Amino acid sequence: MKSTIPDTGVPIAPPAGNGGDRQEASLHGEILLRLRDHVVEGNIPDGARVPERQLCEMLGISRTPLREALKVLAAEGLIELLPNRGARVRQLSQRDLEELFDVMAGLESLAGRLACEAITDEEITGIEHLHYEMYGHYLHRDMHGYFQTNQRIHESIVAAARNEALKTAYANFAGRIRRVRYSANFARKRQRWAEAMREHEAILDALRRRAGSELSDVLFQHLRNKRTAAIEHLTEPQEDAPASP
Amino acid sequence: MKSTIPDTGVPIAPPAGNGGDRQEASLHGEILLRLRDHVVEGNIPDGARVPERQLCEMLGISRTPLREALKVLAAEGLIELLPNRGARVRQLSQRDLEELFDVMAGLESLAGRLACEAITDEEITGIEHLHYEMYGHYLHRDMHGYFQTNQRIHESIVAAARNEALKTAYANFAGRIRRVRYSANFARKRQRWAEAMREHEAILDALRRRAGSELSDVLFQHLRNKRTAAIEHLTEPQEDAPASP
DNA sequence: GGAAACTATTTTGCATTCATTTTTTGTCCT
DNA sequence: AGGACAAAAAATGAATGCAAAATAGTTTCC
Repeated sequence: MKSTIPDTGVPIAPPAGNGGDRQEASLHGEILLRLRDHVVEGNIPDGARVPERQLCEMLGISRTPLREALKVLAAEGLIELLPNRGARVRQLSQRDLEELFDVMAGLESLAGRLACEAITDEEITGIEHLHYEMYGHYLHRDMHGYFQTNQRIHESIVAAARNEALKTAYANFAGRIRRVRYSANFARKRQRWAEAMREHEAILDALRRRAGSELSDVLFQHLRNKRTAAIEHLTEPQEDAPASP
Repeated sequence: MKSTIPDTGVPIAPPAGNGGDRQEASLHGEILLRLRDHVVEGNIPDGARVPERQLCEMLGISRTPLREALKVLAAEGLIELLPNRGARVRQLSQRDLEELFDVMAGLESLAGRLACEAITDEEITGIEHLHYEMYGHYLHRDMHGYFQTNQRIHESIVAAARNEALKTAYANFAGRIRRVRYSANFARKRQRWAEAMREHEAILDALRRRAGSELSDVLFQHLRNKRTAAIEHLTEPQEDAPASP
């Protein structure tokens, strides 16, 4: 084969008519956002080589702004840049994933601790509502809804921490393990689900009491358990995964 | 004034004969390391504009690799890139500092928790030795030695966490507040010193018992107190600062 | 027939060049 | 003299060009 990217036909986030709320004046910024999404959403196979020329054609730009974006993505850990050998989508080993999950756990743990210092009753009520919504998804076995609401809960906690630097770092790490996180939740182990729901109850409880240190512990454990589930799911994905085409 | 960088004569980290153990094949990588150090070490005034041309001359390269490095530094939060207006050293507001200190606190807190899972007796002994060394500096009022040993202790804890992703993130945030951290320690409030020493004793104690959750709390509080001291020092730096030349 | 070696093509890294935008300088008018 | 407008100078953003390295392809030799 000559090209190493199997052309999926995906145009790398079409101009989008600026449907999203984001706007970027400079070209390299625009490219950065598009490429990041493209990588995070898994449109490029793991470890696949990505010739600059091809990306340039796909994006309709020259190599200069593209290369700048690639450098940034490499710094973010999404891709890796081998000297004189181009960019590859970063392949995450099991160890890498464990580490990243742990850092996420630490960040959320921190978020919880900080949130307890500043969160309003209204915000807690909002999270409670999300919790009940998620419980509904749980009862209906709605994986997708459950996953999304779960994300929103965790994001709400991070938002309540009132710390932009934390939010940015959190978003960064979340992006790096996004694919795995999602697929991990598909491990429809009934037991883990029930466990996760109980943990979420404990999270809410600690949050209501503004028990920062305790919430920190509970959140860390929750994420640790999620990590274990995710890793298990990855090492033996065949047991209940749909037959791969 | 025509040039916005007051020429300090600092050649932006001379080739160094590769004195350090690091080596970077590519030019942009080399530039990135040099520029990062140059910024982190405070050789460029806060908020000063940094004309690309001037940096190119200083570094003896063309603009292309320089701009790539600048993009990465901007992503790291060390500088900010204003569209069509060049790069500026990122000015940190008090709020920014508070946030960054809190994230550092969270990361170290996480490091402590993880360290308890994997640290060896030998590593603990090593940290104990550093602790005694630091105590010596404390008794001799040796600020510089105290600061350095203190850094090494915290770095040892992070290293004991056995998590490269955490280590990288920690280094990143540490770089962003390096200047302030250092100057903050110069707040030679005798009382805070004594307090910090006591906190370090508690850290060691929890570490010896591998009490992860407890160590997490103690470390967070320790860093929180350091944050308070640093912010105080910045808002009223005149009280015991040496007369500025 | 297979492996090593040599050549050709592609790809990366960096410098240079071109087009805009911004900033500065100079001049004119009130 | 001071401010406003205009032109010049400089700086940024992106494209192109060129040398070096890597990959692919072909040939040669055992």
